[in-house]
Amino acid sequence: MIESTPAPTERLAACASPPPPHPRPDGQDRYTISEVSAWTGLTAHTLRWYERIGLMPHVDRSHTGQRRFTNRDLDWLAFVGKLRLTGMPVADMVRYAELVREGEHTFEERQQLLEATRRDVRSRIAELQDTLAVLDHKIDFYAGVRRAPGRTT
Amino acid sequence: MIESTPAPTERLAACASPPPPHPRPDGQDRYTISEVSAWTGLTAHTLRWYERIGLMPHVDRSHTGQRRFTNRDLDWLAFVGKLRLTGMPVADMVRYAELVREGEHTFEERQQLLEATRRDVRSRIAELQDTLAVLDHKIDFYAGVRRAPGRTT
DNA sequence: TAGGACCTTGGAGTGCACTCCAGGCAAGCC
DNA sequence: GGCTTGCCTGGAGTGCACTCCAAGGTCCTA
Repeated sequence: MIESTPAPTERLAACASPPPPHPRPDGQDRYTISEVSAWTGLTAHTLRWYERIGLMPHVDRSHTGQRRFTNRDLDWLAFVGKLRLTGMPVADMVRYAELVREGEHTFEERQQLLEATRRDVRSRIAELQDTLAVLDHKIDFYAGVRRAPGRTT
Repeated sequence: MIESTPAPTERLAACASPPPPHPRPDGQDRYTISEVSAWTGLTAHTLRWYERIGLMPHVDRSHTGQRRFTNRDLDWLAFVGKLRLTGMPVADMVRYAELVREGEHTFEERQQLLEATRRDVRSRIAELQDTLAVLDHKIDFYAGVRRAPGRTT
């Protein structure tokens, strides 16, 4: 899903992030697992698995035991999706989720965790820009050789 | 032409930004697997595995069958390390290695492969910068709340 | 020439992040 | 009532990228 060519729509959706529009307004926000699956791009399996490992703040249930997700859950999943993009291990995300559940007295630790993550993201960006330079160089080499075949320097 | 192994390409790429100096000059470059392991940060296991799956242009051997890596191998491993950082699947890197082994007539396909990779890297960078904005926002939130406790918005 | 560090192989094992399955409950429709 | 669709659970399976093992050969130094 995310592995295939990242569609421009995704990038747009990502850039339009400030107010991520919820499918339904607060008050009518009781989504089934398949609706959330469609909205997030995660499979229903993965959503259930996230809940099992403690990566979701407890999800509400219908009177028959089916999950009913809220707009708040959608926001959380959008944020988790961001963290996932950074390559953060799931265990660390679970740690953050625990801190959120524990309440406001964990603000400092949460801030530190996010700051560490930010450092990681920055250095990963630097690495990628480095790699980009190498790729540019090689691509130029191939383009040059193919324009002027015979000269191998 | 010397192109059965990646010669000019590698050297050019290696000289790209901070020229990574080889431990020994050409001519005395016959490294054991543990020397290469120390230099690349990859384990000996991984180096052997890379060779088995076709991710290395065949490595030279001593008269008793032990591997002897060259400066050229080091350059190749440095490049592979870059590709690995991009998250490129190993199978794709193997594909690139095959193209290199096949000779100059694969220049076009190699260029296309690298261009596709470059697109991926660029969009991954964009995603990460996006994520960075979200992290900044959250960190600011925690910092603000902790400076002025009581106001929860 | 002895000891220990280092190297060889094929194949099995590991950890992560899902991904799927079997067996069963529940709701909506004809 | 019967059919279809969607959801539930615990647990097993998958794919990737390593990572390690056992059993043995090689190199170096004393």
